[in-house]
Amino acid sequence: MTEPSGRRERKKAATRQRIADTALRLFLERGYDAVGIRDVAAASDVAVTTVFSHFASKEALVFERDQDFEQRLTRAVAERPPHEPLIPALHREVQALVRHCLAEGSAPVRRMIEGSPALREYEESMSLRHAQALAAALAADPRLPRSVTACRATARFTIDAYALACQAEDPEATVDEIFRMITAAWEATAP
Amino acid sequence: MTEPSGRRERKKAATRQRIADTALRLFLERGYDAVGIRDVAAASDVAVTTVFSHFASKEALVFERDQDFEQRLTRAVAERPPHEPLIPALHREVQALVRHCLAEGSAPVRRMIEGSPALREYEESMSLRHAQALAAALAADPRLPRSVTACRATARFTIDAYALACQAEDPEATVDEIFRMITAAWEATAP
DNA sequence: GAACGTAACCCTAACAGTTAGGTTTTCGCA
DNA sequence: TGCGAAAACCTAACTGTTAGGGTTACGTTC
Repeated sequence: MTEPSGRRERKKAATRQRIADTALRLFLERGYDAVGIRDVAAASDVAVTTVFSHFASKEALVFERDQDFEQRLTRAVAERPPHEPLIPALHREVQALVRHCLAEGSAPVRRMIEGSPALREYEESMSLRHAQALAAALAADPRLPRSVTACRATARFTIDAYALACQAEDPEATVDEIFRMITAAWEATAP
Repeated sequence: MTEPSGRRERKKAATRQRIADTALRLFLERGYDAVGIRDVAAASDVAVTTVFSHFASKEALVFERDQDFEQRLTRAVAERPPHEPLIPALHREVQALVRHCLAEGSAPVRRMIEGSPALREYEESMSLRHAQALAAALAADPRLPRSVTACRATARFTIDAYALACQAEDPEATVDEIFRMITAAWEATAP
């Protein structure tokens, strides 16, 4: 009952990665709707059930790395320097995330997501989870004596800023503009 | 090519309503997941394809009346008295919508929605559409010389207020609190 | 009122995502 | 080598959804 010594975990991770990579390649080559789960499984040389043991749904294959997103946001709050105010820390992190989302090579993926209602819907529901995680991080910070409602609203506003910026013509300016609004909103909740 | 004289439209509307009513009854009786489309069709005495000719998806059966929501919001903006400021008008309408959503008899439906990931996800994607419609209404109002970004952000914040209030312990107070934040955010966008 | 175009509806069959059930393979450790 | 467990497999189904093509009832037009 000691810790597994590695090969098994590495193989599992490798399988997962192979499936995700194959799926993304097929999706970009032929279009998301034109590729079935059975195609992904065959091209990855695994069984269909194996795909679903690694990914909860077809959409999840596309958003393989979304845990990062959540962690980066909550860490930006929890691990910021002791006396740094909340909003600038969030602002900076959202800027970074937007840049990352629109970086070189991400454009085709972005287009694919925008082109599929199923993927857009899935992304939206991820946003909800991210907002809840961020709200929890805000509520847990002893430096922020705010109401639960204020935390939840600020968390959603922050996610909104990210979502709107990713679709805007000038993403960075959009983040800045919305964060001016969030700053005012946050200050209005001061005790 | 004159207007149809009524019977056809009435029959169509009646069929639609019968399907929606039957579906909601079955969902509440047995649970959303335990009722299939084929069950709904059989109990409504129509073919499966007829169900889908009236409703775009299984989830849409539950949110039969969501067009109202969007219209009420956009009208609250477009048809408010000539000199009434935007935010109070929105605030009032959101309060009314929240009350409506939590009125007598809505509790079991609410519970059903909260209990089903598919329904929550669908509701979230409806929110996105509502936010876009509201953003368009804001951008179209000549009394509001604001940037597109400000309109979009305000629209999403407003929808956030509604969504958070519907789940909060004290919904009306939650709306009030978030609208204090939205007021500050909106004023920060003044030219 | 008979004829006609079409909207609403029906049926069957299929497709695609997803899951259950139960088996085989691979690994980690004794 | 043997054993327990995790990972992967296969088959077969279930469920939402759609395509294809036919039937009925309505509204219009002559």
